[in-house]
Amino acid sequence: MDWYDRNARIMPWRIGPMQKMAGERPDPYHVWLSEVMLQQTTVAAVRAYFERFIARWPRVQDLAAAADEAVMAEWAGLGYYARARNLLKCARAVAALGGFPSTREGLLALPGIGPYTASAVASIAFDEPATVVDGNVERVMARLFAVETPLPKAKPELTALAERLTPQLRPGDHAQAVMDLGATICTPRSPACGICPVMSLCQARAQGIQAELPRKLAKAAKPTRHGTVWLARNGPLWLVETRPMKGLLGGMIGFPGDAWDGSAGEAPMQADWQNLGEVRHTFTHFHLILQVLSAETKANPQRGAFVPLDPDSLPTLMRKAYDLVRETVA
DNA sequence: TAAACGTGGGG
DNA sequence: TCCCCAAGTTT
Repeated sequence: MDWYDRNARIMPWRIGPMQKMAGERPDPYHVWLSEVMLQQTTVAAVRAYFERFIARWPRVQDLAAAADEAVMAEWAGLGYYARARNLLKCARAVAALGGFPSTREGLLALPGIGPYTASAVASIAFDEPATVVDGNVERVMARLFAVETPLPKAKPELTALAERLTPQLRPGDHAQAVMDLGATICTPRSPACGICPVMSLCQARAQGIQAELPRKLAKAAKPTRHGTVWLARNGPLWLVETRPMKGLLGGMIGFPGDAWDGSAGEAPMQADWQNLGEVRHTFTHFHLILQVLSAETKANPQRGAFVPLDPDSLPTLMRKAYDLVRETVA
């Protein structure tokens, strides 16, 4: 805690130790929004998104009243789009409740809030001594106590260790302290043990195995899939469709495509399709090589609709295809 | 329990 | 170029 009081990272959604001393309290809406954005996502990537969301929807009630398409478009590029769909569901539930539940248990019942986020919001925004376990905490616990069991099997053991360290006083700051430590000193590769405030307590360090922990099971290799997208333009309008609410890029705008499984797909209309080449993209569990076909046409499409398109509202894969067409056809 | 689910930066 | 991995949740 002493280290955190002097070294806490400054972030737009955080009330730092000095600010808290001056009486400022974290806004549960800010804490929740940032925590959802930070799920499997770097602080650097989240910053700008957080600022835009707060500027556009200053209170959870504003977000609850937003149009689905507006929220999905604002989330575009951040990834894991189920988070944005659940974000809206959650905001609307919270607005209906008249505010955020103030307990971990109450938060856990909301869409998109799992064990980590429930503990984070409960401890940071409401001072509940709930134990926060994210990737940082897992790594710090594994090293501090030299846990050699590989993840994910070690998760319960690491959680129990983190619970033992969770204080009744300032539990939210303690959680953020461990996460900051993990993010800046106890890093996955080449940890900076020389400047670590708990170096003398670290069992992995004592054994010289800190860089090997936490151990992890080997991951399956990613297969490569192939597919096609059709980018049809009618003057300033582009042919797009909203993807199904479930599955990959669910709820996001996209260009019509095939199944991305190598099977022969059908173009959305007859047109003078030109093959502009390919776009490569890697998702969580597969590589994708997408052939990009483009045409200028006034024909009536069998799928989607011609609309004015803001390229910033596209998920990154679709944005790559769009950029290829703009570069080539320009 | 395991698989699905994005993206960008760093080594 | 390729793999790791980042404040995980849902099904």
